[in-house]
Amino acid sequence: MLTIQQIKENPERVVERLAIKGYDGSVTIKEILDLDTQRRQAQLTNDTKAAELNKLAASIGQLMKSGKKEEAETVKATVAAIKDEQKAIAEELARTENKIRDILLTIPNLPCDMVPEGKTAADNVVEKTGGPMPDLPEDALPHWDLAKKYNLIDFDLGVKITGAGFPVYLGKGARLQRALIQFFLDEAGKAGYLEVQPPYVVNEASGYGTGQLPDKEGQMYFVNEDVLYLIPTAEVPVTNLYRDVILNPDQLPIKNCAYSACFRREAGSYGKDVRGLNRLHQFDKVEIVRIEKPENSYAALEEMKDHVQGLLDKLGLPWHILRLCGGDMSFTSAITFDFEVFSAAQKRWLEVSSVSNFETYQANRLKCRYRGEDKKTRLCHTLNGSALALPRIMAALLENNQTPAGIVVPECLRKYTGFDIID
RNA sequence: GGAGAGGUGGGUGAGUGGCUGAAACCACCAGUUUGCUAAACUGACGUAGGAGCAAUCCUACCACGAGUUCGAAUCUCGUCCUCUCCGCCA
Repeated sequence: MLTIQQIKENPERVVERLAIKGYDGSVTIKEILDLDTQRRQAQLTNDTKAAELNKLAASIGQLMKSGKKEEAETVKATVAAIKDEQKAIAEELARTENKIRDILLTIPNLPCDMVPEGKTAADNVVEKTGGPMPDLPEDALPHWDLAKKYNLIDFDLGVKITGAGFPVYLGKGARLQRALIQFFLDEAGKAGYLEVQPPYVVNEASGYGTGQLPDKEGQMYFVNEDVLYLIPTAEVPVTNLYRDVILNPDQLPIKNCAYSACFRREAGSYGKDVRGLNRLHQFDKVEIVRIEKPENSYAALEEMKDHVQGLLDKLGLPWHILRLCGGDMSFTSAITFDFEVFSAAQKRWLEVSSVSNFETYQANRLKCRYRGEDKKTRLCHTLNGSALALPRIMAALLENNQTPAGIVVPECLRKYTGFDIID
């Protein structure tokens, strides 16, 4: 969430930036500022009363000790009156604080200056394109047919044991999955990311920390008995590693990568978007997460983009990078770049990675801070990106690499798969 | 799952109603001394909010929440968590 300081510093700019995300903050921001004035006033009154009470209580102690019992009783009587007043003010203070927090939780992050205006995905800007576009024959098969033909994935079995969106990978299909995970982790390791194996379920505090709760509650699977959530991405456990932490400057930057299965309920999805591997309830992903000093976070973002682009180039897939417009960005992001690959038989671009800088928005909720050179604590910037999500990579690989002889495995994966072709 | 013990500052750990925002030790930081390092000595050393130009002062926080009391780290209740033993088990 935004900090009060951010808003106080330049309220006009905040309103202006929020408009890029399609959020009208003109009333809300003013309300926050008014509430903050009220809050400080209440705080001052409350503290003054509390100080008074503390002094009186101490004096009662003294009187009792020196045997002046009656005097002590008189003071007690005055205390009772002040206490009632103080209690009322303290309650008002708490109310105001809660109100401010509740409103802040509804305000999205400010898009940074590089974010283009726009309302929907159609307004996203294609920033860069690369990779070889395959030239497939007219009768090229979509990946769900290829998966069946070569017995790589059994969607029906998944339906039987769990439900739609939970495929079962078999044989070379399973092997290819594992190869991709291994490849992505190794590449992240080479790029200096420390590998982390996090839990796949998290508690409520972690859900709030990265912003899945309270608003996206319905998107996570919930373990009722133990009040735990299945992670929708490794971003959640990994970023929460740094919740309530004050880092020394020499610990930064923090670069972590993690493989995890990801679980998403995807309530409201439908139609051809969910065919085959296009949208699943459980999928695998390698995530990269960085905690940075504010002055370095945009350089870090570029590095992350280069890393993801490098992966796609090594896999030989046709890709492009989208700079998301304000209206299409997530609630918590300051800027997001989506990577899509072209799945040539479906003739569709599929999102395989999303790389974002959250600036201080997540860090403020997480209370992830670092100690500056002046010994003061400051909020870190957090960033994360997929590097990469497997299913759609798998879909594009199967479709784009199909030949009459079989599906050709990209060079970079062969040492992990142990085979060159799926036939 | 059963029984017991316990949660205090970066760490160890003292603290059973007022003199405790918290002893002591360790670590960290600054300085003195010293070929370097080390040792020794000196000092500083939690977080957050508020008032003030500032020096500084005030408030809150001893797992979390509620309560008793003029006054709570300390007493009461609830919740969460950790550890030990037993049982079960990859």
